[in-house]
Amino acid sequence: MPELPEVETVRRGLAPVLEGRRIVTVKLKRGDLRWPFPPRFRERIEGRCVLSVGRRAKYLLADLDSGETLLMHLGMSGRFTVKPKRGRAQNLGEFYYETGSEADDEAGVPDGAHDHVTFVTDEGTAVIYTDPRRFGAMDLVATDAREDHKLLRGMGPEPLGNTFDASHLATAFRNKTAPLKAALLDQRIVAGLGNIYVCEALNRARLSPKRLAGTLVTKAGAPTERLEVLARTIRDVLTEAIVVGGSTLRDHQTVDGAAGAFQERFRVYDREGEPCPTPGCSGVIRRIVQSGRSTFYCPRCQR
DNA sequence: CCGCGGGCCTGAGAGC
DNA sequence: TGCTCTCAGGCCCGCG
Repeated sequence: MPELPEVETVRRGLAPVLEGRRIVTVKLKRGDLRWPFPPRFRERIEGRCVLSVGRRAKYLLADLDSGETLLMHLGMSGRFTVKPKRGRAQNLGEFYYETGSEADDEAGVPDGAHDHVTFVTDEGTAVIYTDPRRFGAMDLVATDAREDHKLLRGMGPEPLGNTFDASHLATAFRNKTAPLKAALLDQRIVAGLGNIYVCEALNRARLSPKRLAGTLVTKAGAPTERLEVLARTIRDVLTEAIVVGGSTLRDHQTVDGAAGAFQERFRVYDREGEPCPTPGCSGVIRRIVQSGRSTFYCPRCQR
């Protein structure tokens, strides 16, 4: 699920229920996700107000009035569910809504096997973090030093921010021998892209995932025309995905109209064997493996 | 410094 | 139906 557009969708769902609210209770069902929770995790959050819910790349950053920031990462399978004191649950991972059971309402909180963390606000709203694979993470860091956190340090620019453009990519790609697929997945070059959106951006820009990154830079170190197209395409794909609420994959349960819809616009991702959607192209989408991960692309129009 | 592969976990789906 | 095998959106780390 969670690449930049999905995390941004989650952020937009969490902000209205957390910003300005006090977290009165933190419940932990275990001592770790990917890593152990930091010392006194619960005590450092309970009683604090949330000033804002932000995002850096695929990380959610909730600034607290204690001067600390709660950093949260969804890993591969993490999602949040917002459950008002009474009534309906609103899932912010797959972004679907479902009615809570009577028992849930009684307890105030559902009790799924993989519900690892629950935050309860002063309004009685429960914000539940669920993560079967537990590749997600949470940590606390001083707000004024949060950019220096081990997980954020050295990260490249936000692809939708104003420091990301073809010139930035040219600097990062110059003399680089890694294939474009690997270079764009490298969070130090640009932050927030994952397997899906790299595949999609490369198809739209008609660039082969196997092409070496350095070939899009002139000898003088300037971006080529094709690199300009790539930079614009990355922004366009992400923007379009955010507008429709990101992508919902393998959506298991009850989904209604609020589920993310970008997966319907995939041009290549998980479409091996299907015709390439590029106008006038008669190619067929192929799946290859690059550095251990699936890449989907059209060998005919992506060069 | 760079690129690659292993590992962390559980669940879904395919194939037999 | 039920077992086994493969694969999955991320990212850290150690190796060569």
